[in-house]
Amino acid sequence: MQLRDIVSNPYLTRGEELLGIIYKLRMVSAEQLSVIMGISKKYVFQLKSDLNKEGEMVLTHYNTQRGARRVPFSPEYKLGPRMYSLGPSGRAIVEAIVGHPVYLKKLTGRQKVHYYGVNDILVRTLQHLIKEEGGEKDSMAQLQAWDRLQWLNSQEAVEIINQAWTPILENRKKKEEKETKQDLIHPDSRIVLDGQGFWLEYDNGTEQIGEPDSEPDSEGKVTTIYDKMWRYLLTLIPIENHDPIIWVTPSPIRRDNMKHTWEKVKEESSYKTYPEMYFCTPGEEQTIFFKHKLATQRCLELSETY
DNA sequence: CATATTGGAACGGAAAGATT
DNA sequence: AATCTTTCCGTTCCAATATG
Repeated sequence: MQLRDIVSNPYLTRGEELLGIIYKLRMVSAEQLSVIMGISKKYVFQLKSDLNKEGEMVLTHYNTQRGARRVPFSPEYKLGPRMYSLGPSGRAIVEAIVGHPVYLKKLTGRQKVHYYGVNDILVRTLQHLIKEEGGEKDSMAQLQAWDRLQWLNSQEAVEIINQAWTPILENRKKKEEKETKQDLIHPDSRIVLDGQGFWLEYDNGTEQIGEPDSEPDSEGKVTTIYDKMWRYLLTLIPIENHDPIIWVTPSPIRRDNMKHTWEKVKEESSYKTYPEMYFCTPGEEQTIFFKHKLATQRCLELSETY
């Protein structure tokens, strides 16, 4: 069960839907929830308030700092939005929805900004699709948009990669298998748009590329961009996955630095082909998604003429 | 009609800023 | 550094409206 199976699921109440989405996204702002659920921000507040009358369902993480550092929030915010995460009382409800045990991981301060940035890629894409399907208040448009969109969180993206690696690892020793699996990349998210998959990396770090990434990955490892790019190659090339990788960062300087780092990685390696990598500031990724869509459409049209 | 959703206005928690 | 004050960003209560 993935995000889109929770959104507008007729078997769930709005409250359950809210908890399910918070679980899938780990941390999310009220505004983002309102777009994802297709309701007003006000109603999100109402649902949260009602839920918390039954226990600690939704936890609030107060305003993320908005200092000198570049941050993905809209300029209307002087501080940051509050972020919600799943509270202890919500756990059992979410377990009933997804059908497996759920663990509440501790979330640190910097992760708030990170999740906000990752979620916003989803929010922008969803809004784009809803517009294409003909309207914001139209619930039909919402459903059709979700028909065209899949969103997998980091853990779900890793599961896909692990599955693809399983046949390769079968003949290897257990220890080696474990080591290889640990070296595989952990994308921040995977999005599938009209059948085209993309791996997503959201980066909120400083302009210095060589510096260790300030955001440790899910295993607590501290990595550099350079390192991550190598891991993408080592992960995707053996399983012949050709989905593009989209890097999103709020800093244009960092975006350009990443581009250079990628050129360097390509020079230092010797593969025949490379996955496509794109480097964007928030919002620019929509052009990539759209361009890709047109490209695949043209291919289809061409093949149909034969 | 019942339930789902939104609106209005007073209220509150946390962080930033000011003052001692 | 400790305490007070202000600001930000919601939160809450409850009534009004929309929707099936």
